[in-house]
Amino acid sequence: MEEAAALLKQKGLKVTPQRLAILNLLRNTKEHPTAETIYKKLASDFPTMSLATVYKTLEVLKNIGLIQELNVGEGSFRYDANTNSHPHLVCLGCGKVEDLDESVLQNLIEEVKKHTDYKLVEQKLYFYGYCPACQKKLSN
Amino acid sequence: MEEAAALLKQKGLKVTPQRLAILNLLRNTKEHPTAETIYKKLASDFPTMSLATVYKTLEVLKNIGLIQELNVGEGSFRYDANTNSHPHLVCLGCGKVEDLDESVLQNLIEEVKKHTDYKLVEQKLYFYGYCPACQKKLSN
DNA sequence: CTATCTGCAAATGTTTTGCATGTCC
DNA sequence: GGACATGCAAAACATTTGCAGATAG
Repeated sequence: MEEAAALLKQKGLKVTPQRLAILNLLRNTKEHPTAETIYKKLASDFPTMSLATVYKTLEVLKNIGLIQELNVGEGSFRYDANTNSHPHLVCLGCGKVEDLDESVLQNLIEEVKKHTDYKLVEQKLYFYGYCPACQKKLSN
Repeated sequence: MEEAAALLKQKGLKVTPQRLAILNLLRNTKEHPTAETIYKKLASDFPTMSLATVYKTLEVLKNIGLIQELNVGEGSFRYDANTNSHPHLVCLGCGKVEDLDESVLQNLIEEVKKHTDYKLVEQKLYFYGYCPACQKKLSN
C-alpha cells in the first residue's frame, strides 16, 4: 500500500477517493494551488465534491504532515505537498510561486540563529520579485 | 509640522484625528497589533470610531509608506510602523512577534541572491520558535 | 465651499461548521 | 454495522464597499 494511504489508516482516518485525489494533485504540481483551484481542477473527475470537502481534506492532510499551508499574502491559502518549510519566491509580475533550495534554507537559518536567543522551530519565508520572463517584459 | 501630517497633505489626503491616533499608536508599540486590536485600544479615546475607519486608515497609511502590513499566518493582518521589510520572530508559546535586525536581513538577501535569477524587490520573513521565557516554561 | 473622511450597515470572499446521508473497512 | 466522510447550506470571520452626513483646509 502507498505510504499516504497507510498513514491515514494508522491515524484512524479513512482512505477516500477525494483524499487521494487532492493529495495526488498536490504531489503532481509545482503550482501551489488554492483550495478553490484544487476544487475546480478536480470538478471534472469529482463533479459532486463540495468545496467544504476540499477544505476538510486539506485540514486533515495538513494535520498528518502530508502537505503544508502557505500564506503568500493574497487573502487565501495555497497548499504544497513539499512539507519542508523551504523558502518561496513569488513573482510580482505573473504571480507564480517557486521554491528555493533546502540548502539555501540551512544557510538562512544559520544566519538567524547567530542573532537570536529563540529556539527556532520552523519558518515561513517569502521573497518577492520579478522572474526572468517578467523582467524581460518590463524592460520592453 | 510633523512629517506624517506633511506627507498626508502632500498626497492630497486629510490630516484627521483618527489617522494621527492610529499612526501614533503603531509608532508607540512593539506589539504589531491587528486592526481589531487597534480599534479596541482606541475605543476609549474615540468611542465613535468604526472598525471600517481603522481599516481604511491602515490602507491609506500603508499606501503612503508610513506603515507595513504583516501576515504572520493567523487569519488576520498585523500592522507595523517600522516599514523596513525586516524579518520577524514569532513565539509559538506566547504569540508575541519580535523584530530581527536590518543587518541580519541584508545577509539573508545576499544568500538568496546567490541562488536565483529573480530580481528581488522585497520579502516577508517569519521565523517561528520559542522565546527564552517560553523555553524556560516548557522545561519545567 | 468642496473634496475628502467618517461611521454605519450591507456586501464580499474565504474558510468553518452542523447535520443528514453516504461510504469505507 | 458502526465510525468516519461527504455534501449541502448556513454560519463565521476578516475585510471591503456604498453612501449620507460630517469635517478639514
